[in-house]
Amino acid sequence: MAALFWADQKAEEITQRKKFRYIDREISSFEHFVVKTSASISGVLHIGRLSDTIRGESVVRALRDAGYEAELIWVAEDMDPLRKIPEGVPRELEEYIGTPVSATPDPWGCHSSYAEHHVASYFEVMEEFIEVKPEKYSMREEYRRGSFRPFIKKLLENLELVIEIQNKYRSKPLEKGWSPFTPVCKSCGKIITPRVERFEEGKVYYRCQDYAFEKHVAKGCGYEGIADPLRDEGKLMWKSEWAAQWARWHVASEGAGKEYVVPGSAWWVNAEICERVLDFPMPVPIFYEHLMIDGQKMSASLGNVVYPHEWLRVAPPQLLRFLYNKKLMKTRSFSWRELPKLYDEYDHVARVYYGLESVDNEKEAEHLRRLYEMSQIGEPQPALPLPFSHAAMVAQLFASREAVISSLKRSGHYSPELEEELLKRVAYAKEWVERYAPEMKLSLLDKVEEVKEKLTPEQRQFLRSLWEWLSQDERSGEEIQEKIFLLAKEVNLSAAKAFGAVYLATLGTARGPRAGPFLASLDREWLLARLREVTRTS
RNA sequence: GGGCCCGUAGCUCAGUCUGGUUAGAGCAUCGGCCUUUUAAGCCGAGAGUCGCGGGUUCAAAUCCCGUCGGGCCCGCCA
Repeated sequence: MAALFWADQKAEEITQRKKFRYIDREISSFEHFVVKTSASISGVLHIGRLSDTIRGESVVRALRDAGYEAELIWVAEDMDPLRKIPEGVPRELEEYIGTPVSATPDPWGCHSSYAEHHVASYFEVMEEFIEVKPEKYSMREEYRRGSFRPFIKKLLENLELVIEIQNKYRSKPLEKGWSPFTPVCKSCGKIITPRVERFEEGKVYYRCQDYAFEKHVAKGCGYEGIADPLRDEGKLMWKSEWAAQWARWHVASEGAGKEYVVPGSAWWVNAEICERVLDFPMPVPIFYEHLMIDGQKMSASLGNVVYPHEWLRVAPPQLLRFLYNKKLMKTRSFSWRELPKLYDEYDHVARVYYGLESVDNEKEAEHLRRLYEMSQIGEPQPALPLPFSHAAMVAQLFASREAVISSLKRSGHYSPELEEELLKRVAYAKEWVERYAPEMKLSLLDKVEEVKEKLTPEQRQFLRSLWEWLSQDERSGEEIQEKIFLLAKEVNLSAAKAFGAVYLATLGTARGPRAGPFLASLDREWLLARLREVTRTS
């Protein structure tokens, strides 16, 4: 049967394809498959950036599960220039705009460069979300070691073809003297400012000039120089470098945002260069949709950026994998408010995985089981019999570990072998309510008018008796709990209606936490006043 | 100009690639049960022109063509 899960389908495509796309040639068989994921090091890692890595890693796992040798590689694009000063980064760095991030100093002083600083924390976080650990590379190191030299040589030897391919996708042809190699200024060290004036006899002649980014201007120093592309004096341009990376690492597949699907995008220009100039078949693209936050793009200016450490405060990494692995080409919108829904869905899929719940459509069930498997890191997580929303309530009512456990036992959400997992979920839920769901906080109702009308005469009578009994003496939670049943019986009210009256009068809701302990935890004066007020007949 | 995704119950979606029993789930709603697990659990109900129009087929949410609506992206920076 053909694969149902997207990553398995990709694996099939990767291993079964036969021909190059742009030239009429057979693809010689790969002995092992490399999936690449990379990141520019301009700023801090947010969960959107994990998408590429998680999805690439899923494909590696799918390839391995299909019996092939596969590995994940992660490349730091640390030869790229610093383009802007991200939030939280000292402004003094502004003078380094246009300098490769690997040559920009670490403003915090703890690493050898700005790039090193971010790469270090990047790994730490990234590896919490993946099972297959990637081999790591740095473009700075690659150029230094000369790994790209053969490819640069080939590109320059076939310069006319490279230009022809690029021009196919341009309305304005490249200027004469253009080169796919862009030098680092020998004088000031910037990479964005050297403007190539001509490419002659294998050398790039440049002059260092101002370069305007969207918001910043990288100051050029005016230096005029000559760079040798075959020495470590610069880097390839984006359209050529990507192709060279594919050929250098024998990349069989790589993730890319859906903006690259568009014909003529950098992906396809590189793909054609890769095949026609570098004789290497273009990788199978893993185009994916981007994650949206509350239906909007994640961006610093909107202030909705979600960082991994924030995610990990309220949910395990498996849940983010789950979100990303559900579907490849469908926009996923995440919202803190709807986190419980994501948990519910995850729990449902877990139950299907463990055979605790069935799904009519067997194809769908199989898909869900695979999805669950792919969302895991190491040992699959057990299916937890505790809905997140319930965990959120328990988390607010009970502070101590023992109190939480005994509440879970009472409500039937407990299982001794899952104790640690359950407590972890309660802890996640507590953080979630605190930070993202203030409306979920148990809050007492201020105004009683509309609530009074909803109460039946029997319910009022019941509340009156409860008030009388409570006002006689201090009562414990369990005493109250028992008394409610007795009083309800006296006025011939069902237990459900009696409890309903209690919640309506205090919270304004139809339901609430276990009534006895809840009422006992309230301010006694407030409670007595409230009960008297709602039962007053006037 | 071009490309991608989505449109299925009040809401969020699954099912579409690989066509096949009366189209599913969760949540929400409504009803019932519970004298001690009352934001829980159990039982049940209502609720859908599968965006619209054509075509292919014994059979279409599913394939093909067209069309409308919503979202996102590319136009030569990386």
